[in-house]
Amino acid sequence: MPIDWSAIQRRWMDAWDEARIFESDPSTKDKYFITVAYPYPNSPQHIGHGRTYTLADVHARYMRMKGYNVLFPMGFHYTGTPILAMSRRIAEHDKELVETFVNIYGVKPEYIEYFKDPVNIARYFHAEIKEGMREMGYSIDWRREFTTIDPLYNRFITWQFKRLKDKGLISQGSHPVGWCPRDQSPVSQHDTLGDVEPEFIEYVLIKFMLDASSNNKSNNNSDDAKIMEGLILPAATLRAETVFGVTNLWLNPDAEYAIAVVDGKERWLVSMDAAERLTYLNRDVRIEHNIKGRELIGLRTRVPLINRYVPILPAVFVDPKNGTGIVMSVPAHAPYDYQALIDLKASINAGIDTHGYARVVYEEIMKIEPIVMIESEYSNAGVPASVVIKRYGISRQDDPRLEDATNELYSHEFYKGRLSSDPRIVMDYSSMGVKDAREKVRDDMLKRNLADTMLDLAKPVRCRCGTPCVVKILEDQWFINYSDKEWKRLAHQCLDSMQILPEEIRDEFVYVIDWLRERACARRSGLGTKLPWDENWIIESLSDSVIYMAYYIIAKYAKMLNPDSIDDRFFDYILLGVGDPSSIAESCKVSKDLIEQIREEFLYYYPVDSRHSGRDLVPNHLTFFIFNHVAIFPKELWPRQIVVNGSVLMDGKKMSKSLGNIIPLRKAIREYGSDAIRASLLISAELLQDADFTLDMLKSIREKVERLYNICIEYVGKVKSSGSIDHQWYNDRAHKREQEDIWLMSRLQHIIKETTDAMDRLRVREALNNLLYIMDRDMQWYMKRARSKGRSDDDIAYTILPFLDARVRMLSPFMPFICEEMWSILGGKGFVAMAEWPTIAPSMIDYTVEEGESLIMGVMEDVEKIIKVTTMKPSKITIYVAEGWKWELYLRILRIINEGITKYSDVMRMLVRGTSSGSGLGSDADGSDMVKYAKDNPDIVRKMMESILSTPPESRSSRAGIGVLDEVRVLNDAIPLLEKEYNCKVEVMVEDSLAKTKKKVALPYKPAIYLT
RNA sequence: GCGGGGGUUGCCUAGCCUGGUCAAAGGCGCGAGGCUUAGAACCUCGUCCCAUAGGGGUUCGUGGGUUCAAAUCCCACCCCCCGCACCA
Repeated sequence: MPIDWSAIQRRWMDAWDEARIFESDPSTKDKYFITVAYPYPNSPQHIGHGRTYTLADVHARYMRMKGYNVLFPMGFHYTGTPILAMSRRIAEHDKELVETFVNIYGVKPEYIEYFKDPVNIARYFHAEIKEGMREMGYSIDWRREFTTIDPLYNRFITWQFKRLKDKGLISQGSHPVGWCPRDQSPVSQHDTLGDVEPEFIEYVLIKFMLDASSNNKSNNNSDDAKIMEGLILPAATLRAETVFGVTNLWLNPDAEYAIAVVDGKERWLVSMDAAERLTYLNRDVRIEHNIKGRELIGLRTRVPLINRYVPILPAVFVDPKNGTGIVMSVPAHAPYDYQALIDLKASINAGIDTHGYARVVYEEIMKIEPIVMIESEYSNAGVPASVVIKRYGISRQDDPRLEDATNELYSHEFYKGRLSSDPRIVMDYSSMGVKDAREKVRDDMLKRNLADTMLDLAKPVRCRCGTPCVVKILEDQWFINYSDKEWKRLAHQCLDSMQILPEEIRDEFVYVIDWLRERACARRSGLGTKLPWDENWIIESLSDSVIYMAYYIIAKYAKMLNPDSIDDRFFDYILLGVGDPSSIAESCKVSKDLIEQIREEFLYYYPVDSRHSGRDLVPNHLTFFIFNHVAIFPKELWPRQIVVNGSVLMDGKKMSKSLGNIIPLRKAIREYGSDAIRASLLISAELLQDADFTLDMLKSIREKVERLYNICIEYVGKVKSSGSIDHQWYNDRAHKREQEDIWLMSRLQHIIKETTDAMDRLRVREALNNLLYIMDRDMQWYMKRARSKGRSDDDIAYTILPFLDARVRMLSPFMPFICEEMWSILGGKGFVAMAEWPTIAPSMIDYTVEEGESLIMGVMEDVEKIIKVTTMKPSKITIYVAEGWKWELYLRILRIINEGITKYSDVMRMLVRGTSSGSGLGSDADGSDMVKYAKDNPDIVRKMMESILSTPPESRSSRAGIGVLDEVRVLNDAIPLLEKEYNCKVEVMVEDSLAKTKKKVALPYKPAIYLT
């Protein structure tokens, strides 16, 4: 009968709500506090979000069934700038965004107007996400829900920041950001066109001094000379060490340059654009004159450090928007420079005078020869730039492959190159590796004021508004000082004491703790809490979400507290136990009892027992979470566990807008039902791996569970009895038990054990695998055995029902809705969500029966192999079981191997030594016979060893405990099955009657089989 | 570059810490048979190569090594993915 998944979902969702079973309050039971990173409500949830929350919910439900008082709450993170940016775009009628909202997110067009207010966007998606969580069956205590713009929460964050400041962990300073000059605000990846992350590079500005005397242009008036006097040309470079190879400077002849006083001291020539960019870097730039690049062509400058003179030459590739608009030319090592020089020379030789410069300029150009000053494989073959250009077959300045040639040469020289061994060229830097030389030259020149530095964007970036971005240095920025040594030590201490699942990710935490530096913790705009001591700043979103788990306790009481009268002393008492509750009660206008109650509740639930999130939060949120807890709370309230999971793929592909494979969660729920989605998300991979979500998988799970559901109905119908169906119920019918009944119950104990172990380590994939597939397989074997004997359905039900009972319980954390339904069909009391997790009954484990059943399976496997190879249709199958002496020998070898002696020669030696060995191993049986058996049958000894070694260790010890298995009895019990299966007569006997030559084939647990 | 994770039989993924259970679990896909008016679904079997008796051969990124025995331990190398910030 097909299942109406959505009706079942609705029914149990309502029932849970009504019974309020997920609301958790302090009790005498042990508590377990699970939290997940709360969502940022700027879009609806999709399948990918579901993994982390589902995992946490499965964890919560499991712990609840294990008897813990589980608190699993949820909040909503409104803090941040993306929502603000969205609302701005809506206000500007951004077509793309509006279409996304309406067509993809399903927002009604009439709502769009309200989205000009960022809070409305957050509220809308908040509601949407919450509904999705309820539909997914997450066992959340919704009384504790809050948002990060609730006034009381703001108070809480204010308190947090004051605590941090008191501890000296907040500092102020400057730091660079990507900046849009038009919007007057920082830009990060999602604020830029094409979502480009603004990347910074630091140029070294090498100060070339203009030789004013070289200005011998016709109108040599004194004004002009004055302007040029002492002028510095800062050439921007990333390769300071190549200063020794400079042959000239490049200026763009058509670009506008500025002569300006920088920081009130030096007079610099830089492009107009650079002059502006320098001001964002907080340089004081006062422009005195404008000048075209071409006016300076031909003048000489002095190279700092080496005091050589080189000319200024024209190059159109110089970009005034990049660096300073002044480039130093190192033709031996820079393919661009080399090619530009070749081109210039060629045009002069051809008599093409496109520039109209003075004759001396041309003469200067013709004189220039590259100066090779880095030695590497390339320099062995000539001028390195020339070598690489030839290899690429480049012949023009505008060839795009020049970029590749440049990268190749740069990286080769960086890793493998050394400066020239000739001190006449490179002074006392000779033979240094390029990497070291670069740093040293830079530092030396900075020290002697021969150079400066300048931050710039590595690649041009545009703001969403279209304006080109710049690097800006923000002054007075507030930081959380994560570089504090003592703080790091405590964070490590906390991490060491924590459980990290999976363990593999621990090293990453260790690294991040060490690597973290000062972190800007406030912004000028966005939703959130104001910085308590400087209201122009808003606390940034990754800083107001680090200890909020504690707030879930307070949130339950939020309605009873007036945020206006709550002050820091309230939080001091609730969270730290500091202060006098009576006076706090008075000043905060709260009853003392209430304050005490909240404090007690906090102490009951804290610390966090398990924090869940996706692995993307490891290098930020999760590590901040550790840091801030150790800063604020005493050791006994530090978090106990972090669980990290990988992401979700759709049909093996990353989810992305461009692939159009992002499935909204609620849509998926409507189409496939929550239970199947939950299981699909968790079954395809263990924690850290990316999980592959496929519809094929989902459908197959759903159908499997439908079958299980039908089996429940079928077998409950077969027995009239009601009440709870458990081990006791089964035991009461002991007289009915046959071998397969005992077997299935024994198997069940193992499965419970293994599944419980898997759940304890949150190996949910393994757990689901047991529940969905392994249990199915066992059930099928059982049915096959029982039916072949013609046992009645209600006979079978006696064994099947307790098995189903355990299966439904264990499956319920994964598929809660359908399991409630099956639970009620099976006659379970109350909700399965609140039922007990099954525990094993050791008395029901029967190794002899298990070995017996696997003997039957092994025989069937062998029969099938033989049939397959011989392609015969047997009319009779005869099974010959090993005779007594083989068992003696087998068990002897088994014991020897179980002692850890596994080498053939050693085992043989032990056997042959017989009783005289005195080791105790061979003293129980008739020693002399044993020696004879072993000596006469070395090949049998070898075979037995192989067979024992290829048996699972647990089975080896249980076989040793069992001793001689009555194989004839076991196999006789299976004759009905065998005869039915192979449709022929089956006979079982001991091998006595067998011809001597064939006797070698039968071994214990491996009977000889003959088909005729 | 720094740090982390990973390379397994058509695909996805277990196994590796604690060597023998491993030709290697499970799922998906594919093939055959059963069921069915037919199909879907379901059930059974098969799915590296060879084999008319339960066997043999070659496999777990590549190349070495340790061991009676290596997917698993050691060494070297190749390749792929993720993070490197002020942003949720």
